[in-house]
Amino acid sequence: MRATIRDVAKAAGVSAATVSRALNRPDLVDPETLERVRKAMEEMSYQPSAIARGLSARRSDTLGLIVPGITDFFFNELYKGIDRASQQYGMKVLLYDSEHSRERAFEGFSILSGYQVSGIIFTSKLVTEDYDPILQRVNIPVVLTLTQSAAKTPLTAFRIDEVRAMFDVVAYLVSRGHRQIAMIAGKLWDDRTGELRLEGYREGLRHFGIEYCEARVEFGQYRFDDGYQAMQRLLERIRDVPFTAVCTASDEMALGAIRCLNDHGYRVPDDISVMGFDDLPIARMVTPRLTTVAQPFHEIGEEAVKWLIRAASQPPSPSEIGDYLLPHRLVERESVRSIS
Amino acid sequence: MRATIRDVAKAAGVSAATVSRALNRPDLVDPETLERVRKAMEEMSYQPSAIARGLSARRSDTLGLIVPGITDFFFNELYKGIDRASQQYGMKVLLYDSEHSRERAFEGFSILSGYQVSGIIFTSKLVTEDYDPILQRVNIPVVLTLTQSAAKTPLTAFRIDEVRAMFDVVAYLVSRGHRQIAMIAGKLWDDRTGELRLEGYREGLRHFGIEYCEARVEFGQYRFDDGYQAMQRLLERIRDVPFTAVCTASDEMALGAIRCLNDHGYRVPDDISVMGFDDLPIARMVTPRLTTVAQPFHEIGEEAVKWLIRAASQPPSPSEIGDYLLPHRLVERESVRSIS
DNA sequence: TTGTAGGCGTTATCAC
DNA sequence: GTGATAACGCCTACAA
Repeated sequence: MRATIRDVAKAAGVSAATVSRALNRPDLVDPETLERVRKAMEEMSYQPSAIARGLSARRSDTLGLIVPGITDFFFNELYKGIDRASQQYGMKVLLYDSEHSRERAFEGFSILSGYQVSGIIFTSKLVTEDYDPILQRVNIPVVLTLTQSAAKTPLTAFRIDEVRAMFDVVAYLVSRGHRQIAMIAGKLWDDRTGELRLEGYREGLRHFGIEYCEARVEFGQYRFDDGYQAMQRLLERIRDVPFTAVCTASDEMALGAIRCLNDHGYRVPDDISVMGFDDLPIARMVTPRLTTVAQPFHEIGEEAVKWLIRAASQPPSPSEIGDYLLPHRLVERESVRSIS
Repeated sequence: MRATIRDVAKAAGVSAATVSRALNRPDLVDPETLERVRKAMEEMSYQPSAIARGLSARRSDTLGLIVPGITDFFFNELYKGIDRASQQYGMKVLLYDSEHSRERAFEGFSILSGYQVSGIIFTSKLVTEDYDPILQRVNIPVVLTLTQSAAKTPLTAFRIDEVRAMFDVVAYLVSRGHRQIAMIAGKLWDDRTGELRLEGYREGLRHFGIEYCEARVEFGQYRFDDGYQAMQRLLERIRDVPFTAVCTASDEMALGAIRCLNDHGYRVPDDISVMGFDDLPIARMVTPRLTTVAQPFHEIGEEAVKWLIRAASQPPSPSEIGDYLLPHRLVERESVRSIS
């Protein structure tokens, strides 16, 4: 049996209350007593029960994280930031994988709230109005990362300016001499990000006086195979609608696209240039290294945690709630070439 | 304020105990009562407090997972299996990243035990004797994955037969006509896996009557850059100790090695063949696709969870404790070619 | 089958 | 500065 607070109290010749204070408000206890208590804790290798503490104090030093799928490559990067920040505040993280299901996501909120988490980070999926009831019910701070809200409940989100990011991609490609630019966009039923990036693409074209051509756009669900297949469709009509560069909505799709191009005898970037999106660790591990736009995953994770912790101690004012756009960055590597 | 068990009880006109039973032992309660209770729970959208339950029942439907680093590519795959199985048993997962530090790992055990987790999955790092005290102290089942124990406390582990796996790699390369086989082995201060794979390499060579040559072996810490640098060192002496194939201790190092080869004007596999290890998702996304040995990450994760759950309900007999070796599989793709 | 009562390990509010 | 004492929300004998 593990030692409890009472065991420590007895050993130190004080009451449980004092041990508790020694733990949480050491300034309120006599230095000598404190010393005794600490020694006792040390000797019994006392580890306070987070569970009991949570029950009593109605908070649990735990954050909940809801991700759509653990195998999404960006997860590790986002988590890195979350972990770094939460550790700094002595918080633990409870992970919940919604497996791309809305019901599972709802359930995630419920379950996590059952664990008295002091906040929930929700990732990547669009929050629609059907989340409102559950959002209302779990009465704890929620923050969004890599996505945004279309629900009634005001929610703050940390993400990049998707439109602007893809605009920058187009601008970059144009600056490298490309005018015939295809796109492999992202599309998921509960995803607004894909649309935003597409919008950025269109804005970019418009800005540079390039006509938007539907036949140059294909969609995929962000994964490798989707990128491959989308490229295949693009390739089928390359005679009629040629392109010298392709921008994609994810690094993974970019890899798929490149593979498809290779399989059809095209070299990247010599024949066709490809741009990724995300700047995941793999982007620099492949040949050609991916030219891509970097999302500040770590920072987003950190900011989300900080926001949550702030929100837990002091309800945020309406003006503090909203979308926080963090800066993205274009990373030049090898998958795009300049054409005359 | 969230509804408590008492609120539900009142609404259903029963006692809290009955609600509790309705939740945990529905077979013990009258069907009609059960119905009433369930309706009440539904209406109040009652979510039992996992915290309180854990305190009272001294278990928490939570598993702890200690990983050395969240950014290790295999993590997602392992977690996938863990999540799948734990979900099946209604367990949640508390994640702890030890950041490759032994102290943090110790702390992980402590903290997780403070959360009353019903078991801990420890990953990837060698468990040495200095873990014994903490292992003894946290009095909960611990299971190892992708590693093994060198501690006194008997521990069960799920992993593959590393020696055999690397032996198979060598056998495969030999069957493809290779005799001059270099290796980029893994080395970490708290890692035995690297040694085992190296051993498999040596056994393989011996078995096929190939002389082991130290100059053909380099070491790295499993990451991309390590693979790159190791290959660079190998290349520096390729005149004196030539090789036609390289096997590596991780897919990531294989990618680094390939990149290094490319940078030095070698083509893979035309000039030199490269083998990975792990079969991570990226292995099939790069060009050339990696020929590699697949670790059954999902199964390992699942088995670990099942073992933990079994152990929680019934202390395992000494004979059940030990190393469980799951089958690996050689995946043939494009990074190795046959030579005459 | 159901209810009562005590306890799980803390924290928080009082007195002292 | 310290010590009782009452929660916190649930589970589990035990009794009815």
